[in-house]
Amino acid sequence: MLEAKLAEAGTLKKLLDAIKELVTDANFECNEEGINLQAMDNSHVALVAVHLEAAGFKRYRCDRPMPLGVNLTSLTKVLKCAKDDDITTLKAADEADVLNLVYEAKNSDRIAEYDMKLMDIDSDTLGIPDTEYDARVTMPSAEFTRIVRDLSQLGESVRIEVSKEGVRFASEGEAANGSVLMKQTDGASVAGGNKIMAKTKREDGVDEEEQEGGEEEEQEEGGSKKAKKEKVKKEKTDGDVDMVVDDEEKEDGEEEFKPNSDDEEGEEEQGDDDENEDEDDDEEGGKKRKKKANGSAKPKKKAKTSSSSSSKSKLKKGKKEDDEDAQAITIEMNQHVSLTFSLKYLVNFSKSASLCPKVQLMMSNDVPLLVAYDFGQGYIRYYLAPKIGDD
Amino acid sequence: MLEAKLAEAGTLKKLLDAIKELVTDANFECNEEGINLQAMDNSHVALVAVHLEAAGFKRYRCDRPMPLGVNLTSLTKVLKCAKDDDITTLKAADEADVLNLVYEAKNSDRIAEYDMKLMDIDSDTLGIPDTEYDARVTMPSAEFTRIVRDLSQLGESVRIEVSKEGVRFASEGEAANGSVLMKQTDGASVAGGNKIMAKTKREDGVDEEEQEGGEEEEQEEGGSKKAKKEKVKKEKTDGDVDMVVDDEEKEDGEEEFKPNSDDEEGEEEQGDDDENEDEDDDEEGGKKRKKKANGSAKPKKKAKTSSSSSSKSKLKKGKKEDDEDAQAITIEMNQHVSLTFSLKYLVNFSKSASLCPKVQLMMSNDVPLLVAYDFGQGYIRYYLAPKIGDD
DNA sequence: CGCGCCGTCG
DNA sequence: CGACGGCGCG
Repeated sequence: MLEAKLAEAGTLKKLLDAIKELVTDANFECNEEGINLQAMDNSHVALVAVHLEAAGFKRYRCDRPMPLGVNLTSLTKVLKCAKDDDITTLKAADEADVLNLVYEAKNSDRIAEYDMKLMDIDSDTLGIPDTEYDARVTMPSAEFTRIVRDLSQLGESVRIEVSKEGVRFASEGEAANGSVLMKQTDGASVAGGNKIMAKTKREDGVDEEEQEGGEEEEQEEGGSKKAKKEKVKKEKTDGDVDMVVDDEEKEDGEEEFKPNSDDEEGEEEQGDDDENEDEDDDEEGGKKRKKKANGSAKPKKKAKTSSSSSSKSKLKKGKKEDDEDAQAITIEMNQHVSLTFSLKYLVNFSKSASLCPKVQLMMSNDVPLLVAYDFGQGYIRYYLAPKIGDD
Repeated sequence: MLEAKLAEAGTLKKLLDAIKELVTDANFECNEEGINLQAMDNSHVALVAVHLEAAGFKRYRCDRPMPLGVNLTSLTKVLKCAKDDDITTLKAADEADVLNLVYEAKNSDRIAEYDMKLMDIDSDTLGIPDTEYDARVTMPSAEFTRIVRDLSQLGESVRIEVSKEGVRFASEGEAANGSVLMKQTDGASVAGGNKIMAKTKREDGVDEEEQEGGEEEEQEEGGSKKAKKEKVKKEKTDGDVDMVVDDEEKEDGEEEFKPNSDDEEGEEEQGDDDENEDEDDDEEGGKKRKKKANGSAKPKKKAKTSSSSSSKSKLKKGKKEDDEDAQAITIEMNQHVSLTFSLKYLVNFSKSASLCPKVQLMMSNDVPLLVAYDFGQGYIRYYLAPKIGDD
């Protein structure tokens, strides 16, 4: 059975607000680690992944993995019945067809209880490999919201370009063209040379090895090492085409959503190859990039040899500072990237700003953008394939 | 070329917000004095005139007069992309077909640049004569907003009546009738006898003669003295009929919007006939009013002889006090006026309240109302013809 | 200044 | 019918 007690209903409400427009039904995959939700958006262009850490709950118990098929519209309605600061307990029996929600007012003078019907949802959970990116932009989430909403007034698409200059968002439209350039806050040169990978708050301050090995629950749940070799067809079309999974090499029943294509060796995605990993990474990343019509030099390698450990600590320091000052803008770049995305989706993603004062944009050329919001109890991550004709 | 640097985008944003519903396309007439915009509203019932003083810009340069044809919807969109406190630079090359806008965040970590397409717009700029009115009400702009919004819930029209009692706004509706009476703040008797003419802030404290001669750029730009004799047909209908310009006597190519009908002599609109002007005014105004079903005595003349100079200084003092205390209500009256206007338009005009804490209502019987908001860098003025059946 | 409600647009 | 934006209120 599942029993998860959340200190505040607000987190859940905001989460649902953030994704309910994108996804109508989804499985809440509950296990002893916490709760995960992963789904393609309704038009199968974007992917959203939510994680709620077991430790983030006031109380958490889940004897064995159970998927709870939830209609998000229904859950949103039920959650509207909770005040933001209500203590909220989610309960589901094994094989249950209802999710029980109990809202307890802070002062306990009110207890509300709801039973929401569950549904069976085809679990097309994709394994999302932990991928290295060429660039990460960390900025105030409100700023990101602002930029994409502004530009969405002008046109449909935005080109996001990370260079030494900073990060530029540029759109073209009927009435006007617009371009927003954000520079690293302190004017320091753009950080580079460190590995740029998604990580969660709870991983701050732990060793990088640990980060790499431990951060993607999806990996442990679904993917074997062999499965890691599966390859996503990045169909970079303008609209409604799925980010489909290539069947070749698939060896277990689970599909994998794999934004990066550094897959010939694939071992760097595992946490068990430790320090050698960096070098492997560079080799593989470099090879791959060449193959992909981006044959520029590998600044990553150079940077790595010159400043690997220092830039690692710098990265961590930067992240801490962001926590202290949500206004900071940090740009890490190992490679110039320039990608074009649908503003409609980015505007949608940016709703999650209420969950977290900052957002990370992780990019590599020709690879889906990762938009990540990390909050205390977990994260919400969006993946969006670039449009074709980008550059 | 034009290059105009504004300390805060907010001013421009508020201006556009204020007029974009009224007007869709308009020429920004730029010259070395500043920027002017003048347009009839879409249904040609009201006229809006905006002036931005060159001196109000952080930097201003305009080599030669250039009209920039702007779609206000587009400009509004582009301005939405600016934060209120962004330093904003407008640039346009000679004969350019785009307006370049650069927004620079106060801390310079963000620079956004937009290019907005320009269009050719028939420049039907009207010369707006500097007219003397029978009454001026200066009141907190929020108060005006409130009153017209309140009354608009009851009916379509408001009768605005200025008398010794104060200024009364009265509406009649199906469900209820309403009347709001505002008295001069300090309870002092209503000022009268001075010339009541629109003036801008920068003119405070200069001689009245200078005010009269120098305050309407539209005059210098467009109207000759002969043109002043042109006469507006005041078609005082409820809705869609233009405030058209009468062709008779028109001697240059420029049309003129002429809210006052003291036009047989017409010279009082020039600054060069000084003190005698008042008497001419009274004669002409009186004649005209008689012709138009307002045959009341001419209190203006009496007031002038008794308190002309003292009330002039009082007027200036009153305006200064308004600057100090935006809550003050000042009523100046040379003649009882009673006019009826469409509330829909007044509600629309009152949006400009965000630009300036006070508003001036200038009225003469049977003449378009002038609603004027003066802010630091310029002004926005609305003219609205009275409805028939007023009084 | 932030939140909630109403109206408009997709 | 739902979402987004604007306006009004506390």
